[in-house]
Amino acid sequence: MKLEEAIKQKKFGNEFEKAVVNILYTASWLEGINIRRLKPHDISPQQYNVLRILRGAHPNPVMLGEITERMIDKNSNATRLVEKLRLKGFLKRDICKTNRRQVDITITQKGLTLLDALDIHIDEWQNEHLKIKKSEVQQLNELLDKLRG
Amino acid sequence: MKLEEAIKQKKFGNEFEKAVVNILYTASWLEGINIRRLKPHDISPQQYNVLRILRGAHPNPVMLGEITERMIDKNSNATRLVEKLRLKGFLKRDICKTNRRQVDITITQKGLTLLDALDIHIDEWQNEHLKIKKSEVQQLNELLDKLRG
DNA sequence: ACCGCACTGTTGTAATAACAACTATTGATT
DNA sequence: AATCAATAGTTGTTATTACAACAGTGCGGT
Repeated sequence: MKLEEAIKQKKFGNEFEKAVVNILYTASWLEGINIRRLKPHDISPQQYNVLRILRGAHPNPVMLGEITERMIDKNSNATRLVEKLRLKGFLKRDICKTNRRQVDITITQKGLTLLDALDIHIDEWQNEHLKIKKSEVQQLNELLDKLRG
Repeated sequence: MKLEEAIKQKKFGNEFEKAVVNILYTASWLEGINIRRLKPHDISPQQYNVLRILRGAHPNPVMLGEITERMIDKNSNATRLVEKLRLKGFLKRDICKTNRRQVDITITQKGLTLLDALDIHIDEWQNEHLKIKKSEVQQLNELLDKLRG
């Protein structure tokens, strides 16, 4: 759907302004879809993000600060996200033995199982919601990378 | 900057998955820039969004429900955003005479002045942050519109 | 060893988002 | 005119964000 219809705005100052709104609107739209997908599993998109970072490093741990750096939304408070995931048993927390400032986080089997369950439906999820061809999505990625400079 | 560097992730399941992350990451990045731009004027991006909707309709009022429909982030609570902006004098609120359920919102001169002040720097703001050519940004808008179906 | 400074996380807080329940008004139906 | 459903907005609650202040640890220089 054209952005103009989605937010009922007839015109924009210029294409750059429209792009800013378009990215923010599309992100909000994706976020909504994502929340509904994750809600049955009782985790938020940010918690999901943390778990995926941990899976990427598994079986090695990831220190807290690195989680923050790798997160999509850098403003999230990793300490609190990790604590919530720990209470649910999806990860474990260990003080690093060689540097006691550092906290090493490792995903548990339960966390891996959750991610696997979510992965199963990812293809159909993409097909259902992302109405775009593979060649186009590649181009989209290039343009977004470029836009950020 | 390539997304892979930005979030230190080597590879993605496929280009669609990368696009989702790319859009969310770029939006979060833009949101951060926007917050810093608006902070000196003591308004949030959502409040800014409301004011721009009102300016688009000016001198006509916009009813509260229509503000919600037109907002980039539909989850924002228009009642509370409007109340905050009203306290700062950027808009006025009137109960509609012909339908007393309805609340008509109109931007004030003070609100218009604020938006004008923000508009002055918009071109240099775009040039500083959006590292992309006009033809490319047009393409980006088309791809985003298409992606949402 | 001691000092200062950078590093790594934690905690406090005010504002905001997410979601649902609620009130008030209107219009339609009988 | 009484009732019921639909509309328009408000309010309550819990969780999360945004931001800053804080505390503990390690490291380099003296």
